Amino acid sequence: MLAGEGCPFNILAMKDALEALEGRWKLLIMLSLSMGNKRFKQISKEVYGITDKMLSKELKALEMNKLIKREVFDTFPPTVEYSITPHGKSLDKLLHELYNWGQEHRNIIMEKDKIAS
Amino acid sequence: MLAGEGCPFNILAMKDALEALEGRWKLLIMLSLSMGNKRFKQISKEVYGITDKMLSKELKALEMNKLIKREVFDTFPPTVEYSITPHGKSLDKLLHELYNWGQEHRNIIMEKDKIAS
DNA sequence: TGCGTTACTATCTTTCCGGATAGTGCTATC
DNA sequence: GATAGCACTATCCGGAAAGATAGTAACGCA
Repeated sequence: MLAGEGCPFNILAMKDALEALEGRWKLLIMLSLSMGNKRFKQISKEVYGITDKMLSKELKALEMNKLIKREVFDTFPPTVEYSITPHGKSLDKLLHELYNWGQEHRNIIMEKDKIAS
Repeated sequence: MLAGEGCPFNILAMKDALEALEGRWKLLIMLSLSMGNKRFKQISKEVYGITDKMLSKELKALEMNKLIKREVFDTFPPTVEYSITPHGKSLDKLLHELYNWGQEHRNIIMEKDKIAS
């Protein structure tokens, strides 16, 4: 794409993908859920530093994007369980690429910094 | 990663990758430059809606991340040319994955919406 | 002289986002 | 009765980000 290959280019799809994961909390929440279905409070505890308000907001966004499922149980007090959807799991390949590029990126940035110092 | 594969997990690298591209303008700027080296004003014209201030800020961030190169020419008025670095071009694979997932994501979101309506 | 050029930058204002905190309602338990 | 639990939500506030606009310096040109 950037290398001039003349690929059919749809930037909106890329933006959607980035937006699905951007911000401080989404990846951390997904990571927490990747280790098993969880209730609100469990996630809150595992994702250090997040407020209930932010957690609620981020969970909503993830649910809207069908990356996670929210299941309400008829208990008292009412409990809600969150889990990753198959669509959420389809992020794996992308996350691998993010990881790979991010590692390389860190190397590039660190290497140059090392040489400079 | 999310599918429970027990991959060695470095969320920071992924965050770096996301942050390198996030926001309203970075992808658009990279797209503009992918079609050829450009001067400030050219990018400004091609990336519809961006203010000089935001363009300057975003170009700085992209340069800090070594995704683009800024070259100053000894002309009058002084001219500056921006181009994508090899490291910037290394984003290609990741962008492909973003595109692929984003397309699938759109399908999933649109399909469900269609069924609902 | 006046205006344009170039790639920014400064400043004031507006908008947006998140922190901090309090609150919700009904059951369960002490 | 008092308190806790649950998953949120409301509200006030301050900080961050971006919009809107003006400005910069020195050359080139009419």
